[in-house]
Formats: sequence, structure tokens, C-alpha cells
Amino acid sequence: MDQTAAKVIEALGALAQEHRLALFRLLVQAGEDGMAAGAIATALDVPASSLSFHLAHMERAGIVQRLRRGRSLIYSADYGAMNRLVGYLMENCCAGNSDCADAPTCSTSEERHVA
Amino acid sequence: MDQTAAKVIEALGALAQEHRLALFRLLVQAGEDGMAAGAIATALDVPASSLSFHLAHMERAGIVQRLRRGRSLIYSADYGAMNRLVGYLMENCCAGNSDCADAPTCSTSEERHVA
DNA sequence: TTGATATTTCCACAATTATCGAATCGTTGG
DNA sequence: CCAACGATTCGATAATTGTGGAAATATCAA
Repeated sequence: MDQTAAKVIEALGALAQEHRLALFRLLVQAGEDGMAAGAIATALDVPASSLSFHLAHMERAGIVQRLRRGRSLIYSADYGAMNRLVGYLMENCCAGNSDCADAPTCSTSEERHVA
Repeated sequence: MDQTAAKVIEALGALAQEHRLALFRLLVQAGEDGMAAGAIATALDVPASSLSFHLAHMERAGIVQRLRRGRSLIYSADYGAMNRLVGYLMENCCAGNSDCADAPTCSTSEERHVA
């Protein structure tokens, strides 16, 4: 398995879990400012230690970033990583296939046409 | 967790594994014709029973389809499912974010600009 | 320094996922 | 019908992942 595939698997795995997918969506909503771990725990109603486990998992996978501000650790979504992930999936799902030729562009959602 | 998220998690999980990601890539290359389980096992060098486990996993998740032809079971990639998955990720990663605004279109790869 | 706050790490345990040989199940050709 | 073939299911086991309370760590404010 090549290095690229390994990273993709890590990223996919980091999103393939109920709490973590919800968490990532939350961070995307939060935007560049990100959210403190405590605020996330409250929003998702997950015990602090469990949440910490998931956050560490996602950071290892490179889909979220963290920085400290005071006593808080602020987490935010890494859009670049997500962009690369989607790029990989599109290259490896499409491969000249017509069903995928009209894949949704990354626009502001309303006018998208889902298959 | 809503129904949509649950399906997305299943699909992500179905791809988040070394053998299964390789398998899906192989099926995409194979195209509409798909591949027989035995041929896949040979190509990936995975024991038949292990492969069967992964194929069942992927079929449950809805990312591959299967049909019988003689004694062979032919598996093929479900492009529609992949398209929906990518669509979901783009909606939930972009959310008006600029890094994602220029996400790669699902074209024939060479001229793509990755972030 | 002390006490409160924010969060992580540690640990033990539960749950899920992966592996693969052997037994089994459909299908076909003779 | 029967032997061979292609593939799945079974079952036992290993490995990984998820859970959450309690203890430890880092920061701040007084």
C-alpha cells in the first residue's frame, strides 16, 4: 500500500464514526475560529475523556488542528485535508465514469444536484 | 444521528481499510463489467474467506453491487453511492469555506489542481 | 502559592472488526 | 447423478477501537 492510500485510510477512518462525523460537522460550522474541547463536549453530550480520545484520533489523521488559548484547547477543521480526501475519492471513483462526470461542485449547496 | 449520516458512516467505514480501499479502486478500474470474486482474490492476494468478509461488508454499505453469472459472483463499484458520499462530504466540509470553493471537479484527472 | 478550570492521559473493560482454515452451498459439465 | 468449481458461511481467535471514571497536567486569577 502506498503512502497516499495510507493517509486516505486514516482520514476515512477518522470520519467513519458517529461521534467523530458529528464532531467534524460541528467544527466546519464553527469555521476558522474553531471550538474549545469543552464546548464540543457540551454540544455533542460526550464525556470529556471519550471526546479527547476522538479528538486525538482526528488530529493524528490530520483532519483537525489544535491550538491552545489560555486553558482552552481550540480545535478546528482542516479544510485542506478534506479537500485532498475528496480529490482522492473523485479520482478513484470516477476514472472516466459518466455517472461521476457531473459530480457536485463544491459550491454553496442549494443549487447542487445530487444523483 | 440522522439516517443520512448513518449511511455516510457505513460507506466511509467500508472504504477505511487497506484491503477494501484497494478493492474498490480495482473495481473502479474494472468498470461496469466488474470482477468475479476469485479474480479479485488473486489480484489482491487475499484468502477467499477474508475477501468474502470484505465484499459482504462493502455490499452492506451499498458501495458495491453483486450479480451471479454462472458459478461466479461478479462485483462492481456503485458509482451512484460514491457520488452521494462525495456530495455529502463536500457539503459538510465546505460550508461556504474558501479553501474548498475550488475543490477539484470530477474530470479526467490530469488538469486537476489539488490544494 | 493556592484553588479553580480546562483538558488530557491512564487504565480496565466492553464492543467491534479482521483473519483464515474448514465445512457448506449453488452451479455446471459430463 | 456426481465430481469439480466458485464462492460463502461458520467458528475460533487475534487485533483494534470505543468507553468513561479517576488521576495527572497545564493555565490562570487572586
